[in-house]
Amino acid sequence: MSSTPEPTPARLRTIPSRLMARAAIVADRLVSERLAAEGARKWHFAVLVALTEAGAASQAELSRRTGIYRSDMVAVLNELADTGCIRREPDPADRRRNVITLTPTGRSRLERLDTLITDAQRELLAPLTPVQQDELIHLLSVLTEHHHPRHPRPHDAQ
Amino acid sequence: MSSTPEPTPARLRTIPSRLMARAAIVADRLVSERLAAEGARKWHFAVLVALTEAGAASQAELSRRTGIYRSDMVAVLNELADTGCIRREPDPADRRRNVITLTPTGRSRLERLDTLITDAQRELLAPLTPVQQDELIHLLSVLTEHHHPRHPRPHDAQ
DNA sequence: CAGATATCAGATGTACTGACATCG
DNA sequence: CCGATGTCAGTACATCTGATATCT
Repeated sequence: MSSTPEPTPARLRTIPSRLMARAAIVADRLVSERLAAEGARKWHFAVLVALTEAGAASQAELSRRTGIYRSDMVAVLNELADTGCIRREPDPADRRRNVITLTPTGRSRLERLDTLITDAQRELLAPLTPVQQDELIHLLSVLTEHHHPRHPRPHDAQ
Repeated sequence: MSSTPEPTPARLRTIPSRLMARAAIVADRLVSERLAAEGARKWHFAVLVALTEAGAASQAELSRRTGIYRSDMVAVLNELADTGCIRREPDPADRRRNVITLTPTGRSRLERLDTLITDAQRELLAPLTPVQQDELIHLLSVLTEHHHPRHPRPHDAQ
């Protein structure tokens, strides 16, 4: 006798924050599943990209580039170091710092992960036309650049 | 001598799944902060809406309407019951079920929460023009309706 | 017996905070 | 002394996975 299950109320379905949360979950699952096939997680990819794009850096600098917290960066770099993707050496010029360097292994690993990530994005955006895909990316970019998700740290110059 | 901190690499900034995650975090923070002023969380709002839109229901039915897991619904309903927003009574017609009913208190609480949520959405979308806002909502709707975020449960139709 | 329901006990992951020793 | 860095411990929360007793 269970009456047909009510769908999600319209008033909930169209709430932007809910849509974004839902989209983020879908997106994250797609990406995570792909990367899991290689035993990787998205932060690995982020760090590897940050290293190729802007070169060797300290951990704090990588933290700023990728959006990962300093405290969480440690574990990510440990894993990347364990698999030989990066080298972590003390900075001779500033003994507080470690210099993180991308290795050839890391470079080729990035290529494989990049393929997986790209595939995931394609699948994620598949329901949209190419024009819509660009539009969505644009709109989300505008939105995220106006709002600052990262807590303004004391030193974080905007 | 710290060279100006490198910004997030372009290759990372334009990745849709990252944009969505970031947008979701911003959105969630805005909503949560507003609701916290009333001691509420978004799930409270979702349940209250589901109850006004489609009427009294069992907990499992509410779970389907809102997207909250059955297991997590318990705590949410406990809180809503403690504040007198809902009544939770055994269903005489099916003794497995509880019938969750919205109280007048719950109804007026929903109104207040609705104001907060609406404000948060306005602030969230403020960087976009009205047309862009509608476009974003539309694109995210299409995207989330094609991908199914909820794990297909045995009984979950479709 | 299969299946649904309410509940509880958790595992996991991520964002986030705070503290600490070291160093510039 | 101030502030940045790497590290660790730990909080808060959300998603999600069982398992269990009860009931249809």
